[in-house]
Amino acid sequence: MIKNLSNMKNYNEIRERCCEYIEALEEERRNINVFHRELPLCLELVTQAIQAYKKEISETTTKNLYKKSECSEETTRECRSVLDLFIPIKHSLTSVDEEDKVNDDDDEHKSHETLTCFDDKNMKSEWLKSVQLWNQPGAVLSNNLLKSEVYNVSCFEDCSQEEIIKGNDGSASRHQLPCYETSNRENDNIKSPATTSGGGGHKKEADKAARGHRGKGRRKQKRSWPQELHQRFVNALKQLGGPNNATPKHIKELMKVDGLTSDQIKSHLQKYRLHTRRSSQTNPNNINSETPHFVVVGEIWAPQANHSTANAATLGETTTGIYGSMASSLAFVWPNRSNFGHTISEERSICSEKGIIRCNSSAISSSNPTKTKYANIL
DNA sequence: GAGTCAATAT
DNA sequence: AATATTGACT
Repeated sequence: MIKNLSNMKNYNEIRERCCEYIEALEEERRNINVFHRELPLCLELVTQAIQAYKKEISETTTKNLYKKSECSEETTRECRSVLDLFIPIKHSLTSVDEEDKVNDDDDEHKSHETLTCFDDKNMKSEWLKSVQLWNQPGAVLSNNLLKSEVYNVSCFEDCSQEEIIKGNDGSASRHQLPCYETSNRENDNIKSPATTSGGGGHKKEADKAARGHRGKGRRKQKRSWPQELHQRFVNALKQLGGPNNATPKHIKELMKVDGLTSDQIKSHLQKYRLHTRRSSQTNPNNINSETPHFVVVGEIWAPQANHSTANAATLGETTTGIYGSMASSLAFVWPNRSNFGHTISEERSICSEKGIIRCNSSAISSSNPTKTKYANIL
């Protein structure tokens, strides 16, 4: 009699707990449902768990009727071994937290550890929340896929796990974007924003293929241009006839710096020119100067008045940033590229107006046909 | 392949 | 905002 009563109490407890679990799981399912495309497997698992609990309740009821408590307890234990994955479920947890739990569980499985430290993992969930969901993994049910689902969602194929964890500080999005941009490696169906812009046709694609993809892999780390390096760059510019005549290739040859690529020089030169123009706009005197006479100093061009102080300018006295150092002094020294577009007579008149003295620099006869033409004209 | 400009990332 | 990288184009 007493035993029966205790069994009855046991059944009720089991039913109550099952009901609680079902309630929590259903709430979880609602949360995951928002990401049903990205997390089909998670959704499936939660659904299965709910069904298992419902089955458990019905079985418990049946067994209660037949007074087979031992079997029921066994079933419950068996059931819980699976459902413990979802329990305890904090009501505050989001579906993303749930992902983390599954993910972490998977990672820790090798060391035979179970899920015990949700609080610690909540930290990680913060950055995952900001992750966009671009991929739609196939809905094939397998443990491996479930594992990959969590990673696919975050689109971190190219990032090591270490980097993902680093994302705790909120820098995850930084890793993510390059990954997205170069995702054509494995996800050709996902176009990067850069490649989709510009309305490229087949020709563009072919050209791109011919040129080869530079964008493969992660974005290069930024190279800094310390004063010394920039000084070399400026010196090379001087020798080559200024920023508008120098070419990245020639600059590279003159700089003789290991590891410095033409692309990097190209970029630096671009910014240098940009600053040159900007400073010349800021100081119209530079460009509209009435008597900007040029002389050949060494094998370079220099303004008659300024050539003696050119070195001082390189030390960085003028505009901000590393580009400012030489820009102001060179802004009007070198024939601007826009001059190249003039007709021959115009160019001649420009030269005469500006008092340009013939330059014998061999550097000015660059491989660029336009510049060669200009040099010939002179 | 090199050079240039613009867009984008850092 | 400044600077570096990459893409698109010539």
